[in-house]
Amino acid sequence: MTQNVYKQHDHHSCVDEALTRARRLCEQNGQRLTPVRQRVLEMVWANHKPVGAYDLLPKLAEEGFNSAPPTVYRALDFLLDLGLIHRISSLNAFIGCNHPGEDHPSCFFVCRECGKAQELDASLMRSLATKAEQDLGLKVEQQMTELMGLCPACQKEAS
Amino acid sequence: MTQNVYKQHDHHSCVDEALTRARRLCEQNGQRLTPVRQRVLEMVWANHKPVGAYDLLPKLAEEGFNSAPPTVYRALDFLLDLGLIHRISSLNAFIGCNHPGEDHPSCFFVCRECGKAQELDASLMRSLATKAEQDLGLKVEQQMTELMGLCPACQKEAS
DNA sequence: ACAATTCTGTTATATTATAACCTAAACTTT
DNA sequence: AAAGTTTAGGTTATAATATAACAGAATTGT
Repeated sequence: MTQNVYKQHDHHSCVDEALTRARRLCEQNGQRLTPVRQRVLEMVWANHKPVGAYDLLPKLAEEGFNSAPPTVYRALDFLLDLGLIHRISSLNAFIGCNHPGEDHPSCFFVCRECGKAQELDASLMRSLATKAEQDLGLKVEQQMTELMGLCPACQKEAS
Repeated sequence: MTQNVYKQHDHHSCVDEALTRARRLCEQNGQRLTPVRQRVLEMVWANHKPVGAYDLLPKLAEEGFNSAPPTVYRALDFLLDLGLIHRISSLNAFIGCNHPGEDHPSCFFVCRECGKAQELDASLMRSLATKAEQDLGLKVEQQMTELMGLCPACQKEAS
């Protein structure tokens, strides 16, 4: 079951599991999880907030990695291709995927206060795609949904 | 009823209606549909393809308008605020809205071949938001969905 | 007519992303 | 292990998208 990022959880194991999944997925696909790629993935998973490409550059630099834009974009593109991360278009930012490997629509809620993003169940998205295909004869290949608003904690603070 | 942009239609009346709705909406809200704003809206409606801000600049220049980025972004922001256009985040582009005034999620299909975008019925989006609010206690304030794929005509050409 | 507000002009710059070309590392075949 | 092939990374430059900040003009309200 997809966890709730707005509740307390063992975040260390969160990241661990993401890395384990990543390693397995790379192996299955004959891809290499190189040091830059792995560190970028870990950084994306640092908290549950979508992270911008240019936020990663200085962090990579600190660790002695090369830090020009192409480095980070290549790593991000690699992770996107494998489905290990999603891109949040409305924020120009990237977030870890909870169930890579399974082909699925990108569907997130982002809290406008704390910035944390929760991946949502995408079954309604699939229905939407099916409906569009049936009603209008479209062929849907990709889809993304982004919701914005307040998470439970930030609603309380606002009141 | 929302029309189907992938079928032949009287596009002139398409634009006309959009302008009429815009004028009415501005009046209702005490806003001014100035020349730049109106031309930008017309240009966004020129065809059913999402248009980038920087595509508009030279067109405005041709017509003697000032053409620096802030000019077009201001007009676009104005139109967005009134709900007369939507932003397609995954394309950094803008498209006319079929039913401005009614507050509704942005929900589009974009054909990757011909580039035309069709606004879709957003009721399933609303269900998704409601579900997220009920299940996770979120407060959804905005939402957008973008589907990509092939429209009926472009599917035929591909075969 | 005056003040207040809204809109536009202008310059500069921030932010996000990619092109192009070259070097290095890793796999592959013998 | 050597040679060839593929894949990944380094580097420089630049493209594409978006906003800040401030001044001046037009419009609105009184």
